[in-house]
Amino acid sequence: MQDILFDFISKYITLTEEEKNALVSLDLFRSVKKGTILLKEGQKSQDAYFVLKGCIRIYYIIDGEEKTTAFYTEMDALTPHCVINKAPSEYFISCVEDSILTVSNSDMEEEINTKFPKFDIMCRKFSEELLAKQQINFDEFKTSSPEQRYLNLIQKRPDLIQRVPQHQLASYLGIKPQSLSRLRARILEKKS
Amino acid sequence: MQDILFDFISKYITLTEEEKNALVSLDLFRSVKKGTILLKEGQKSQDAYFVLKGCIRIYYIIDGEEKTTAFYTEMDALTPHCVINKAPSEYFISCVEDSILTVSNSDMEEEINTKFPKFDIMCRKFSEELLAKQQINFDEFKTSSPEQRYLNLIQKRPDLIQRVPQHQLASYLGIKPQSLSRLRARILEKKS
DNA sequence: CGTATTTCTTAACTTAAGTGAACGATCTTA
DNA sequence: TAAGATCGTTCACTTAAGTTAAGAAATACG
Repeated sequence: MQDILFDFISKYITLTEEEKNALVSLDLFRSVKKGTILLKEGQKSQDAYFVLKGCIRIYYIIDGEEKTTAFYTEMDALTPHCVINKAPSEYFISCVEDSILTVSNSDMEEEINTKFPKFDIMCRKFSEELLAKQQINFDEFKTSSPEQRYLNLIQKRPDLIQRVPQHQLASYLGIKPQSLSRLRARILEKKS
Repeated sequence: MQDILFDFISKYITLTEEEKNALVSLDLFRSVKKGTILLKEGQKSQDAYFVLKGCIRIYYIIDGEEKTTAFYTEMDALTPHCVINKAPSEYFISCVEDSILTVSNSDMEEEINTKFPKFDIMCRKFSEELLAKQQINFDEFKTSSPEQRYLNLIQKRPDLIQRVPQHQLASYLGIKPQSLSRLRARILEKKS
């Protein structure tokens, strides 16, 4: 399981054995049951997550309705907004499936970053990469219709369609569950 | 003009005179005329921008139509996707107004980052902050209607509505210019 | 195992966005 | 300054998403 984390890190920097051991000694790994809520709206938290196995999601409750806006699966990292700006969280984070995560708080990161400045460089590279990806993602969302977005999702993250309930997918695509259902029927009809 | 840049940097790290001088000696400042295209689709570039004054935009050409997806104004920084992933650009960048920018290429950044490791830390903090902001932005976009998005824009970036042509705003809001026009008329009617 | 809950689909109706076209206003530029 | 291009608005029509409601299917759980 640790290897997944080291594989991920190796995309950005090369770790010595000493550094690997320092990481392991932090005891970051957590098993989390499906449905567990990791973060609630209004809560302050220091924790950042890295998904080794499973799936977690971000959702808001707006007018009593759940609106899912993001999914994180294997090899995805998530530092909640409230950790960055030290304010209460605007959203919830929960487990879509039984998952294995690393959970690290700001203090631990601070500590390891000062001990091994390399990590700062990794974090910089990683955030920059993520930011650019996120930008492209947003651009695609803006410039396409719900139907195109759904077809695009089938191409890019086919696993999500299998492992995530449709009403969560719907808000992720910026529409209502009924519209997603209809849209899927429309696509099937076109194919035949 | 330089002070704007130093003001910005001071939000993240504290610079010594030596560091400031090193920055100035890089000769980063550029004046750019309205309409100038800074980056074209298909082009490879090393340049990142910081807006001291004016406004630049990202747009795609899809089926012969311009789709504007982002605006950068005073104190905004932009590292194009093609700089991060070293691939040809998917989009254009052009000047909405006569602007003053800093233009820095990857080599210069590399150089200054190794000379002053502090800059790596600043870049990390800045990317993380931007990433979190961007995420919230995207979430707001997903969870609201075109009309709500427009009203939201009036609140958050009222200047944009003044300084940017409406057909560019339209695609920024994920709709057609005619729809924005209609939507504005609808809002005015509601108020009265 | 059976009941309760959640999830997905369908349908009829409403509302809003997309489309194509026309027109005046504004901005460019030769 | 005159001619051409661009821009914003309006309109009629089409298409698709939102809304409300109902029922079927799948899932959870005592």
